[in-house]
Amino acid sequence: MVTIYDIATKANVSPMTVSRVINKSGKVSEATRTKVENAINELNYIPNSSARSLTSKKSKILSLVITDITNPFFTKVARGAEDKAKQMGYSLLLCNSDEDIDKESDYINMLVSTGVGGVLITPSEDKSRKNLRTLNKYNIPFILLDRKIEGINCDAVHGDSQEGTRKILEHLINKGHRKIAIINGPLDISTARERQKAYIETLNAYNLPVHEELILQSHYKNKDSNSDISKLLSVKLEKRPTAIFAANNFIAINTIKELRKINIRVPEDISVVCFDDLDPSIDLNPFLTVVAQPAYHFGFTGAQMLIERIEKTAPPEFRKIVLPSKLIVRNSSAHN
Amino acid sequence: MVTIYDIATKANVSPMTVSRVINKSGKVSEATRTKVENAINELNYIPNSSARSLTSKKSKILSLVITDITNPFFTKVARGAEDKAKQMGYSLLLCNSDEDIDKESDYINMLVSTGVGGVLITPSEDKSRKNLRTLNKYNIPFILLDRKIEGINCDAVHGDSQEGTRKILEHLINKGHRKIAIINGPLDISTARERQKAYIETLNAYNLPVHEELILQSHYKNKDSNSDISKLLSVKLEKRPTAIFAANNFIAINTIKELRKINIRVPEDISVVCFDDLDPSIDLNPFLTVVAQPAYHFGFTGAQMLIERIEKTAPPEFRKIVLPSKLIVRNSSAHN
DNA sequence: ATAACTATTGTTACCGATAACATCAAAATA
DNA sequence: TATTTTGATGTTATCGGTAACAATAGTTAT
Repeated sequence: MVTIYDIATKANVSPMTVSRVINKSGKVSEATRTKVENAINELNYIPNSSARSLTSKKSKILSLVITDITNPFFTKVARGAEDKAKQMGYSLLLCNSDEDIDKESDYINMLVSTGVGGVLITPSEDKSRKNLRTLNKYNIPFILLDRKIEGINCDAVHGDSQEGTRKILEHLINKGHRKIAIINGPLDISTARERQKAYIETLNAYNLPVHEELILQSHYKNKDSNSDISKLLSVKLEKRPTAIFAANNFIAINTIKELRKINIRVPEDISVVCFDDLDPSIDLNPFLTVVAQPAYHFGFTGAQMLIERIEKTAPPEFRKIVLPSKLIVRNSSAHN
Repeated sequence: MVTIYDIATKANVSPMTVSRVINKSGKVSEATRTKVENAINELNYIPNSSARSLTSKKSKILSLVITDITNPFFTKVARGAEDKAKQMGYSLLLCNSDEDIDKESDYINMLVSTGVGGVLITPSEDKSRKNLRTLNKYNIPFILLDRKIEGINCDAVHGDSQEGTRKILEHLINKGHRKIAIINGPLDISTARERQKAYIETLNAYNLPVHEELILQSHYKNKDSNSDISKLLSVKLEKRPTAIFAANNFIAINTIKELRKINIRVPEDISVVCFDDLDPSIDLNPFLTVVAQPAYHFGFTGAQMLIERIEKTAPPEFRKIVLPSKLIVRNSSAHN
């Protein structure tokens, strides 16, 4: 392990001078600077950031805490955040909370523990408030991505769930659908609440009845075990909806799979649309009609705001950015 | 910031005793243990791992360095690694090298710097050897995933490029294809070399000619800029191949997009198959015929081996695990 | 009862870097 | 020339935790 003491010895200066060269702080003569720099290069020195953050409490490491690494929405967010971080000389650590509040807590503790400089987080649920408070307590700046948490005052980047939901429902309504079901995420996630609210409001606006049985609950994750969906849909054959609005991409995928199991065709028998786009392979066989959010910009903008907050160049008041979403019509939605 | 000194004061013991309780090391009486534990809970203590790793040089943090976070193959690897890490009480940090050796170096330095306990890495290219040497120098155990690097002796988990290539080519050959092109990744990545070698060997085994013009080079990443592919394919219209073997999923996606631009239909005009599966949305519209690798197990097994290495429960000699791949026939490959 | 041991707890030094202060020589000013 | 200022470098203490050793009290063996 090479330390500044090794460098100091080699360059015949004090460790402090080495530190100054490394951090470009204080005054160092041109001559000693080159001496030290040569020593650093020769010995292949890597600063020990444990030691560093122990005293200086600063760190050029950001973290992005997402809830599902297998969801293309989040990988695009990650890509955006990483690009900005890199551009500004920061590294980005990814943590996958898996929509699990305990995992999330573990990661937050770990990040506090290692002294991360700032956090971009998609909170797993409303209970995440506890974890955000922890970050506050340790003065670690953070940005809320995608989901809102009541009672937490901070910078945030969100999508427009209200507008997006309206757009995609109007698309269905224009295609003649009158009985539209929603399969939503858990209501302890803000986006699910907003999409549900917008769903009801939009139906009302078009004078369509809101049926309780057409409002279903699922989860945002990619796992198959929600056969309740298929059960519910197969039961009400006579008053079956003609279209389903899935609150995210994985719900849509699971829904379509379940529908197929019971031999209901999409879009011939029923249309399925959703929030959030799929990965690039969708282009091969354009299928799902979606409202896509600018995922990359969530990450990019979020990282930018976070770095400004860390470097104290951000305005004192917290900023709430709302990014627009876009309707992409493909083949999973048909005329009724 | 709560420290063990605060706990010590509150519990009326020495800091060292607190440390012993936290680490379950040494002897502590039941009475003091509970006293300390209560203090810890009351004060909401989070250990400072910078301080910790400064002395003890141990860390319960693993890192997974992958080359493309948007590739479902790697997100599945990540999921597997994370599950195992979690199960064993470790956290997993993800780093996305983006197939870029400089980014990779930056991340490795950062990881060394923060004192990571071990690294699972998919090296971006043969030049990564330098970065692996760095890990060796700092005694950080690592596991090579997916790709091989000459001259580096370590544990590794690989797929069977040879076998997988053979399987998928035989599938095409059985469908009557005789002129099969390969669009490969960069030859400074071991899997690309192996797939190319297996491609040639398999053609030889079936007494099929190997045409130099049918061996194309691209990159494993998901970006569109390889219109050279379309150029090359459009030129040789008369001696156009009847099937294309893409060395990974993104190459296949890009290839098909390029083919469509020039109005070549898949699979009617040309079959396209590839290594590595796509994300779950492929199930909606089964399209690409692939040889899928057990990505999740890459991560899971890799993490297991890494932890064994860290905890010194691994056998002294290095282990090379080869995981089998599986042919999944879908609709992108047709009879010739 | 005393030596010898064990269980439990405390003390000190140190990990590598940096903040804060100290030093010293050369340059600027009075 | 004497004094102040400035530039360049060094010294010391400290961050929070732990390894190594020290100390103390309570047990057991002799």
